[in-house]
Amino acid sequence: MVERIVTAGRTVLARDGYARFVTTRVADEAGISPGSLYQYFRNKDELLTVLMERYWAETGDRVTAALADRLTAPPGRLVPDAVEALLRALEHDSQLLRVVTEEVPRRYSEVHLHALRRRIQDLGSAYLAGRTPGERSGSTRSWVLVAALEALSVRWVLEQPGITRDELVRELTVLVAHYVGGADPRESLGY
Amino acid sequence: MVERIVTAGRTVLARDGYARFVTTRVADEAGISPGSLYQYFRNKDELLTVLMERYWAETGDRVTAALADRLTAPPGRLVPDAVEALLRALEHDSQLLRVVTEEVPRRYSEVHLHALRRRIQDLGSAYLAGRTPGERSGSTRSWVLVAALEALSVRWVLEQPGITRDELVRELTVLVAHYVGGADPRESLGY
Amino acid sequence: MVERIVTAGRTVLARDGYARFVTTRVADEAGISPGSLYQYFRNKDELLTVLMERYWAETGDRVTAALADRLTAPPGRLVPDAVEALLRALEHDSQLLRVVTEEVPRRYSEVHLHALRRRIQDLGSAYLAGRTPGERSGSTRSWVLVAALEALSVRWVLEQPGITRDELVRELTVLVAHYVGGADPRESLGY
Amino acid sequence: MVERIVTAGRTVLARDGYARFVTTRVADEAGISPGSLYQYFRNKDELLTVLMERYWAETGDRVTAALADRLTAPPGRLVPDAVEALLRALEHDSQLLRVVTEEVPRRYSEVHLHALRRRIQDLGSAYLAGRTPGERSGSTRSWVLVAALEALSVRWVLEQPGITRDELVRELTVLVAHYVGGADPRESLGY
DNA sequence: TATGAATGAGACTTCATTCAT
DNA sequence: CATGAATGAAGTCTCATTCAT
Repeated sequence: MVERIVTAGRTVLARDGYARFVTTRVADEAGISPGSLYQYFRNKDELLTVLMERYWAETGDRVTAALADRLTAPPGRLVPDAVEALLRALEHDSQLLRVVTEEVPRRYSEVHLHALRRRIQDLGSAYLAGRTPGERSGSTRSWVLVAALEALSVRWVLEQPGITRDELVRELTVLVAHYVGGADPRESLGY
Repeated sequence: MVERIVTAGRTVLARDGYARFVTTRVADEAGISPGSLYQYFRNKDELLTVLMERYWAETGDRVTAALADRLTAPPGRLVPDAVEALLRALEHDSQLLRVVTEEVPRRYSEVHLHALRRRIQDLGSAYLAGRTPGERSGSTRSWVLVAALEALSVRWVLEQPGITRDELVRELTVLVAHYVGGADPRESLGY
Repeated sequence: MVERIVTAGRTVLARDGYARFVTTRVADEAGISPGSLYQYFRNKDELLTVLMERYWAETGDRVTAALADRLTAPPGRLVPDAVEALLRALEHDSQLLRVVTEEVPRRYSEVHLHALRRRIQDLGSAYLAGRTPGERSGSTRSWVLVAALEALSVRWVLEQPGITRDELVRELTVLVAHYVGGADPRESLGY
Repeated sequence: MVERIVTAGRTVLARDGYARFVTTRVADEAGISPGSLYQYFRNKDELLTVLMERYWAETGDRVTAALADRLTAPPGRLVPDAVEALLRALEHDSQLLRVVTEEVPRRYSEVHLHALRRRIQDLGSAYLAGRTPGERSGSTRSWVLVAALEALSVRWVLEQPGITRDELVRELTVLVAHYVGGADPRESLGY
């Protein structure tokens, strides 16, 4: 039941936007009465909190899952594969992504975004570890990399500028590779 | 008087957030009656529109102004100087930056953001022009660069992760320099 | 509940006039909260629309019903009976009649008035049909007759000039009879 | 100055309707400031009162004046001439007539309408006096006649049903003549 | 006198939340 | 548990009126 309500909430949020994310509408969408909603959630805030929790958990899982599929790929493909995975996860419900990132107050995403970033950062750390002895602080580098990948991926999904998916993947790979090591980017591209 | 109201609006927005950006509160803050507000703005939407217009114009001007101060610096300092300027502009009112980027519906910023990005992009193009014959599409590269600089700067200002300002500037310079040309990053750093 | 609200609205309208026909007052009168009103009507306009619909439907029905009671009367009584019926219908709530005809914007009555006039006109046509071959255009004559009967009846109800009901009925009958045919008015009076 | 304001008020009333007959709009139209308005009228109510006073005085004068032009006409033309005069007076500003009769609360017109009716009634009485020994109460008859003429004229002007002006005049003349005396209507038509 | 900015009461409407059934 | 009608605080906006200049 909680499930049903959260799903309805997600539908409303994605379809109608945060300003019309209204309890009655969610109840309607869930096929229940507004009163019932309050038997599963203390208030609207709690519903939104749970909803966002799910959204980010799912999104994180999608990234992870997509990556798992490629674990056997040659190590040089790590970056492009990660980007691909990230894009795919974000694209899964881009309407919702837009509302979540642009309208829902950030505090509902904060914790989850941190967690997601850490997950991705861990992948990155592993990648970096075996690579450059790096004079620059590792944590700063990861922060920069993860933030850049995240921001660019989200922007690309939401704005669909005149850039193909492959182009984007290639560019981000170059960005990462050059930034990290100055090594030949072609290597990172898995050629 | 328009000034007074816009200022009050800005205060409320920065201090109380978008959800409490309410006409009566703005009027209170401006020390006027709710009715007076409507002698200067057709409705709340217009007030917000003007407010955002000002905010982004100011922010853009700050970037430009900060850069103008450094025009005489050696060309290799362009990137770090631009980043510095951007950071300074964003930092000027980080409370407001947070609300503007995270809570106010995106449509109020859209036009202005595009304009600001173009300004920055133009700087970038000039930089790139004299530098790499670049095999990769220039427009894609600019998009990536500007999006990355913007996103990372905003995030740094809002989250204040454990990274010093200098460190950030240095990292972003490296990011840009390596991405653009693979040239020696030290050059871009102005050493 | 719609019933309760419409009734309250009618009371307010009749008692306080159109200028004070205000949502909170109607809600008060109905013994509900202002919010409840909006669970049954999209907005104030819809409430008024429904209210007027009811008012004119009722008024029309009253005319019809009153006439039906007299169907067995001699044909010569048609006109006085119709006038009687009309008066009785209008008198039923003369306070409301006043507000409806004098204050409520005409557009809320327009459609219903047309319908009511047609009903009355049909009676008239039947009456005229079996009577005079009439050289004058029938439609003009009906327009004149119906408009005159309506206007005079309404005025009499609202102003209560020093004229008795019987007097009025007699005069209107004469007016109609003479206008229509020039025949002996006594006939129409059912003597 | 009072003149100027009243004229502006009339313009606004006719053009925008009673609901938008608003002090600031009237002041605008008069080319003065809202404050000034209150130097000539205690409040909005007084302005409207004066405005209506003027409107009805003028309308009455128009009827009278139009009739005066025809005093030399043969006596049998009295009724059609009176109707013509009435129509002309009402038509002079039918926009305003509509608002005055349909939207402005009746109490602003009441006194003036009574006076106007009396004027017309006086004409009628004179007409009737020299004509029928009338078994029916003269005052009742006048009331009926005047009310009918007024109502039909107003309705015709406002609704412009498919009836020509000449037709209307003819019909009303017939109505009056037959009602009053049963005399040959052609006589009243002035043939 | 004229101004017109300022006022603030009050109208319409929405929506998170409750509670009797 | 479920319901859904009822609530009422709160938000946006209008407009008759005032008052310092």
